[in-house]
Amino acid sequence: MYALVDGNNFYVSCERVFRPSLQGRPVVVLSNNDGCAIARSNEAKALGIKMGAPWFQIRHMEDSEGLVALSANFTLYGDMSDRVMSLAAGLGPTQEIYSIDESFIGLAGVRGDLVDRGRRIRARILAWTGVPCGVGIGSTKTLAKLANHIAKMAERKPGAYPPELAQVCNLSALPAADLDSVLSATEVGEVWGVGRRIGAALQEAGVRTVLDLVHSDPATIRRRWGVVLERTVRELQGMPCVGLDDAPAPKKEIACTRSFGRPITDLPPLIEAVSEFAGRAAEKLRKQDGHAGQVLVFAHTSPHRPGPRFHRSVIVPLRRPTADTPALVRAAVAGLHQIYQPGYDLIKAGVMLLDLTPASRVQQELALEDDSADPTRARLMVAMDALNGRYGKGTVHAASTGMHDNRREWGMRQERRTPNYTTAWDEVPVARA
DNA sequence: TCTGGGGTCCTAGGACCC
DNA sequence: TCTGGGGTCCTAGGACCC
Repeated sequence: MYALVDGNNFYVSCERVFRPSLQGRPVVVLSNNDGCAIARSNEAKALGIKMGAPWFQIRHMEDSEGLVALSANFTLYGDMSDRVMSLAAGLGPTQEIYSIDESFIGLAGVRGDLVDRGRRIRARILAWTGVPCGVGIGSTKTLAKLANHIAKMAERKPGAYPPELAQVCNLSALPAADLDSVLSATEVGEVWGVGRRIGAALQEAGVRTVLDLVHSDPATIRRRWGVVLERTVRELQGMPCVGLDDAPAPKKEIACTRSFGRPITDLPPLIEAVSEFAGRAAEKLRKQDGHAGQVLVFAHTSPHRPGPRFHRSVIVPLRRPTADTPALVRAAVAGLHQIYQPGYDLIKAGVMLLDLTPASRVQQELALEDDSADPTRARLMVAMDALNGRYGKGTVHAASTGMHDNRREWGMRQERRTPNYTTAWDEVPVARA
């Protein structure tokens, strides 16, 4: 048995904790560069604002509907996430943190009324963090996910589902007939693992509701759509095919990519940006105690705008796997020189670290031909990470990243960012009596 | 004017091997 | 008309997730 706990409209809920005046209003949180909506309050959803809607297309609702837009504040959301996760863990013996706002809880051995238990944990999370959550319970992860969706819809759209399923929904406790009517009231596209493409194709084939999918033959599904969907069908039928992953494997690739605040054409600011991306990625790499064997760098023009297109990438192999920031930055910049061509309005670039191996697996070499394998360099990197952790990102960085002021040229737009209420002393809110 | 960022898994096809 | 059989590894691309 599994539960899925996830924050309602998570980013918006985090912002509302510190700005209660946003309750009841249509609110969206915008992606980096204030590009598009990546979280929407229920009121914003009711206005018809879609996930990923470009800000410039919905901006008019600021005046007409009182829509509030905020720039994403991932530092705040990450910290709030830690708090919510540690409380959600109280639901059962094991936990898989699936995303910033979702975790699966393994309920094996948990006794008593699961819905009751879910309601108590939900109330505690709300009281202690201010974030409202939904709890879905089912005999497989896919069913728990579906139950979570139903818990939310039952709360948001009264009448869509039986009201007692709101907020906390246990599908495995439902009588068969009730379960069927709930499943037939839900479209296939809502199922975890059925995306836009397959959802549309299933509809086309006459599989419209979740109940239709449950009644389909797994072997046929496999032949036509592949094993992934077959597993989904079996999970919906109650056969567990996906286990709880409470010790996530180290990443196989690590990326740092950004859209720029405005287009870049010249090489120097591009070198700064790519250097910073490589440095950030290197930090993540060291956090998982890994080495990279290859560095990929890419840059491209906007796919949405007219004009000459540019879209290139190159993989730079490293002579020896490393987590050394200067070595990775050098490789990224060398790659950038290979692909760069003047005369294009580039709006995005990025660095990916590939061919990752555990740092413990070091290839011995006779001669140290560069300093990236020098053991004192590893200690330098530890010191660098510690400084940046203590005094803030970018306190110490590779020289080619340039000084912070230059970022005006390529840094992202964030016109509506809220303070780091919980992670920066000078931004902690002050309560007045 | 203005459209995010970071991942995973699966499959098909080609290269290569004995 | 005929073209061996079986296997591994790699890569690119598609689909999905939040």
